[in-house]
Amino acid sequence: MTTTRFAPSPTGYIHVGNLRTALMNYLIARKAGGTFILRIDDTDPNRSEEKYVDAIKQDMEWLGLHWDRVERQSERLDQYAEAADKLRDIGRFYEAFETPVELDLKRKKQLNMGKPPVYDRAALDLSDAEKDTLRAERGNGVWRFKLDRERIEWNDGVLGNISIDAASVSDPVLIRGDGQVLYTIASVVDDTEMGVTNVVRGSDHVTNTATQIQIIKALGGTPPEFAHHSLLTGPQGEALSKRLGTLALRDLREQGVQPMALLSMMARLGSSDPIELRSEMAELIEGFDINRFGSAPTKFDVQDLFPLTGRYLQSLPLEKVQSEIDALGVPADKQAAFWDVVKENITTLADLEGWWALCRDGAEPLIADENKDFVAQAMTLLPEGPYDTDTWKTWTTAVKETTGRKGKGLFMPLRHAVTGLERGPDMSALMALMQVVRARG
RNA sequence: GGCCCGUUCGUCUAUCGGUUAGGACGCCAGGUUUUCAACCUGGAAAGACGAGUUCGAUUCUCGUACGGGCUGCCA
Repeated sequence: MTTTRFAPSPTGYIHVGNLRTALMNYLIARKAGGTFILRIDDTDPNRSEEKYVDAIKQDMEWLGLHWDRVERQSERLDQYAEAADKLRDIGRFYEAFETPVELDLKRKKQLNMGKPPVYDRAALDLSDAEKDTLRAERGNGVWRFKLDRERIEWNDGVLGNISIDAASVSDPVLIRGDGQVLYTIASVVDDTEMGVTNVVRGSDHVTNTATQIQIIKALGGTPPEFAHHSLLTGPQGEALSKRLGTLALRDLREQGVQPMALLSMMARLGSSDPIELRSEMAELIEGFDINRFGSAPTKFDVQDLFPLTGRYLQSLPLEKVQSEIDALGVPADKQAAFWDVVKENITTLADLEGWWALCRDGAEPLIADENKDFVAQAMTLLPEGPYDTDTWKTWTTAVKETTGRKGKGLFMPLRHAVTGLERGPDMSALMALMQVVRARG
C-alpha cells in the first residue's frame, strides 16, 4: 500500500516551502488510496515546542490536509536505540571523539589543500584503551555510520537516474555526544518501520538520500521511492529562506489568501501542468503527477496567490460568506444583492468592507475638470433615494436626453462621480444598493 | 574548493536530432457588453555563451558563465 509522510519539526510555523512538500505527499497518498502520516520530528527537546505542534496541525487542517496517522519521534526513542545497536553489531557504527572545533579545523585544512572536506575516519584507528581515555577526558563520543565507499544510485521521481559517490560524503553522525538521535537515523527507522513507500522532499535532501539508502539497507530494509522537488525561490530568484517570515501559512491566511487558491498553486507550480484554480481537493488529487515536475529552482511570487483567491471567492454562494457579510452589518434583505454585486470586484474578503462602506456612506466624487458642468447637471436629474435596480437606467436615459452624451462619455463620468472609483461593479446593480450619493449634494 | 541538480517567451513549462519551438498565466490590441468586470478573437514575446559530433543541434558531448542545493554533534 502506498504510504507517504510529512515530517515537520516543531521548531517554527509551516511556510510555503513546507507546504509544497506536505501537499505533494498528501496528494500521492490520496491518489493511490493510501495512507498519509503526519510525523512530528521532535527528537530535539531543546528546539521543539508544543505550540508549534499545535500550529502545524491547525495550519494543515485549515488547508484540508487531513492525516491518517500522527506519530511523534520523541515517543520512538527505543526504536532508534535498537537500530543503533544493530548497526554496532554489524560493524557499521563507530564512536568518534573529535570536538566540533577540531572537526572545523580539519575541514579548513582539507579545503586549503584543495581536498573535499570529508571526515578522515581517524576514529577508526583508535584502540579500545585510547577510546577509554578519550571518553574519560571528553565524555561520550558521537556515533558515525561507516559508509561503503561506492557509488549510490537511485531513480528519483523528479531527478531521474542519479548517483552520488559515497567517498565524497562524510560518515554521517547519527547519535550525538549527549545521546540525542539525529534526523538521519530517526527518519530511516521510521520510514522503514512505518512502511513508507514514497518519500517526497526538497532537493536539499539529495545528499542525505545517498547515505540513507545505505543505512536502510544495512538495517535490512528496502529503500522507498524517492522524489526530490526543486526548492522555491523568490520572484528574483533569491533564496526564499531570507523572506520566510512573510511566507508562513498563518501570515498568508491573515492576508486573506484562501486555502484552495494556495493549494491550486502549490500543487502545480514547477510542473508542466497549468496553474488553474481548482475548487475541490479531489480535482488536485486526480491531476497530480510528481513526474511532471522539473528540477530547476522554481520562482514563487506571493502576489500570484491573490488573483486565484479572488477567482475562488467569486465562485462561492452567499451562504459561504454569510458570516463575513453579517459582520459588516449589511441588512438581511440586501445581502444577496450585495454579494452578487461585489463578488467580482474583490480579491480577498477584506475588500467587502470597502464596498459596503461605499453603499452605506457614498463616496467622495471623482470628477474631471472637463466634466464638472456635465456632472452637476446630471445630479439635478438624479431623484432622491431610495434607489432600485431601475434607477441607473432611468437616470442615465434622462441625462442622455438632456445632455446628448452617450456611451463611455455618458457612463464613465457618472460612475466616477457616484463611486469615486475608476472601476467597480455593474452600475445598475450597484445603484440599487447606494444609500447615499454624495455628489448629489 | 568538492559533490549533486539546473539554465527555452516576464512566469511555470512542452519538445523521443529535422517543429512556423507548442501550451498556460500575465501583458498588449480589437470585438462584445450603451459603464466595470467577465467573455471571444488576435498579437508581441524564448533556446545563457563558446566549441565539438552530425547532412542537420533547443535536443548529444565538452568547456565557460550564471542559479540552486549539500558539504553540521541542523532538519
